[in-house]
Amino acid sequence: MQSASEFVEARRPTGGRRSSKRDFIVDVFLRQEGHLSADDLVDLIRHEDARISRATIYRTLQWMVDAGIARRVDFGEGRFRFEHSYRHPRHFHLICKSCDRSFEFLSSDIESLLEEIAAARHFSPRQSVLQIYGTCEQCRTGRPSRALDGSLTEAVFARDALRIAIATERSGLEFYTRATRLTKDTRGRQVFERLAGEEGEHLAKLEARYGELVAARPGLEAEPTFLFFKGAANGLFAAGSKELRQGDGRAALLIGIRCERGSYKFFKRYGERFEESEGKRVFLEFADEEREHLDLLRREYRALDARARRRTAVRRRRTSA
Amino acid sequence: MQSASEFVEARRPTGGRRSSKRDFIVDVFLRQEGHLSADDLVDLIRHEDARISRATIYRTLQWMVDAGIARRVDFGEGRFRFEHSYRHPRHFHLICKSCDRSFEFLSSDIESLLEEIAAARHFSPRQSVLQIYGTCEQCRTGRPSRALDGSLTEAVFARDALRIAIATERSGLEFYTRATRLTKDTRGRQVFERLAGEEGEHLAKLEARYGELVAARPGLEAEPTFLFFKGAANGLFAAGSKELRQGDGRAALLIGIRCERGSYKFFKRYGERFEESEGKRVFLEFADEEREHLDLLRREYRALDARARRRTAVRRRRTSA
DNA sequence: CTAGGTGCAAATAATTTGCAGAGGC
DNA sequence: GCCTCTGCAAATTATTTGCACCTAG
Repeated sequence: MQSASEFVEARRPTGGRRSSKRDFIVDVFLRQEGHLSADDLVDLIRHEDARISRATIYRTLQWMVDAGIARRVDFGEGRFRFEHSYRHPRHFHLICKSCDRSFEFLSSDIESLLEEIAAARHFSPRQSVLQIYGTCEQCRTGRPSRALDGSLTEAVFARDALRIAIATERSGLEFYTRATRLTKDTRGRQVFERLAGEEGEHLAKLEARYGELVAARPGLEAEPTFLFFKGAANGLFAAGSKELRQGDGRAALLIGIRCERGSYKFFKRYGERFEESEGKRVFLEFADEEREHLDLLRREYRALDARARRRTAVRRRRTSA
Repeated sequence: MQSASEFVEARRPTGGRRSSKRDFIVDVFLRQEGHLSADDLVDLIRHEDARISRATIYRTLQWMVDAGIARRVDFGEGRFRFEHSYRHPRHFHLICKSCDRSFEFLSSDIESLLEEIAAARHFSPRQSVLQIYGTCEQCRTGRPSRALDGSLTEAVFARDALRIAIATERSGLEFYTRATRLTKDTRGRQVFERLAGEEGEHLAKLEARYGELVAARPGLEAEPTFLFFKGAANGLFAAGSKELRQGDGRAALLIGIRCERGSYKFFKRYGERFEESEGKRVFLEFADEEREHLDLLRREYRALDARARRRTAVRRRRTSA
């Protein structure tokens, strides 16, 4: 896994010069969680030791934003705050107006909708800001609310990515199991059997990986959901499963192709948009699996279709003879 | 329809004192479209005549925000802008970083997801900010992009609300037509026939209303979509339609109840959250229609169910006798 | 040696505030 | 007359900049 300094080195712009003060500021900044104002950072620097000018702090913050080490966020307070992106995927915010704390989340469904809306308006989106202002549980009820532990964000993201993959896999397994049961055609049924087997194996692998992840980090499973999803992709198989009709292997293959394609596209595109992280890897590896299934289904569909056409031709020849 | 001054009077806070300067500022502000900075408003005031202090402008802007006449928006420029809410429903923004123009939109699907996410995190949302930063069509291709004409926003909102209602109505009509065809049971079939008839009538009414709206405002239909929706409610009937099985009236009624309830809830809740406007009325009136259908379906279901149970009881008695 | 990087103090920019006077009710 | 609103100028807050000096490559 990438260390904080590797993270910075990988982003250091060419042409610039090294400076111990800047390195020190960056180091202090990366050790913080949450959203710091420029002033917060000045205080931290002052406490840690050095007398570094306010202007340098501002200049270094700008430098980090340009380098992709920091993100500038705006909670409407009339000043900006900064959060680092080291082991911290991009996200949206819930902001409590009562205690001024903020909580992070992400939603693949919302991100898909945003892309569609931008496309409908012929707009090229570069970045989205989404903030829900209101009152947190703690301020409303007094009960301490689970603020997502900042140091766990990356692990929570990976956890949620795995949960999505597992849900999709389960849905796919169900689809292929049902397709196996329904399909009359031998060759078609064999394809579904094979895919059901693969989905089962892969599901077991994903579940093992999930088990390892949560075993290594106490309390990880209890952390609130970070990445929300409602079947942007995994709803596909459930819908496809309903459409399956008794017997028809070719129709079933077509439905399978549609489901796998949707799933592949979702995981590929969504995965690609993330910074290097376990969660990103989960999405991309999963996309690869779906891609293989998709290719297999397409090959089989073409084969079955060719055979069907040959038969029709033979029948026609016989009829006309 | 409410005039600008009625709009202001309805919101004027009690206890305050009237002032001609403030009235003048509010008047100038309400005549503007788009997002003004405090400075823009100062310039406007200066041009219109008066020498009013900058401080008074700021104080009046704050006063308008508190009264609900203005909304403060923050495009990350380091200063705030203000938009009035007279005939202007709340919305989200697409913001072009190249030409600094902004484009408005709303999405019922996103708003539903936001509510779900807030609920999952035990957070009481009060207000959401959603901004998509990027490049607009015009800046990218040179082709003039349709900026939604500000003076039409309310009409466009009404247009889109009607489109949603019409799409839902069509979907409902299809559902009941299919249910009429499939249902064996006479009484059940009659319910569906009646509802299909009502949906048909209501559909015609909505279409007429849509026709009037667009006839009164040239170019309204060509305006880009403001309110995006992908079947937060109207997908229900399509899904329900697929589930209908041959013959079973009670099952069909249950599916109908589920669809109407979903539809009713969506239009009711969504409509309630808007400021007084034609679009809001469309949603709420539509919700009332759905409510009536829902009640009818429930009554009929109970009747059919009671009858079925009586029959079972009679059969049992005969068997045991 | 030279292009950056830094400190300091001054500049900028948006917004707020203290206070004396004006004006509604 | 009282309490709110207004104007003006000064204050505040966040951030940027000019310029002389410093320092890594």
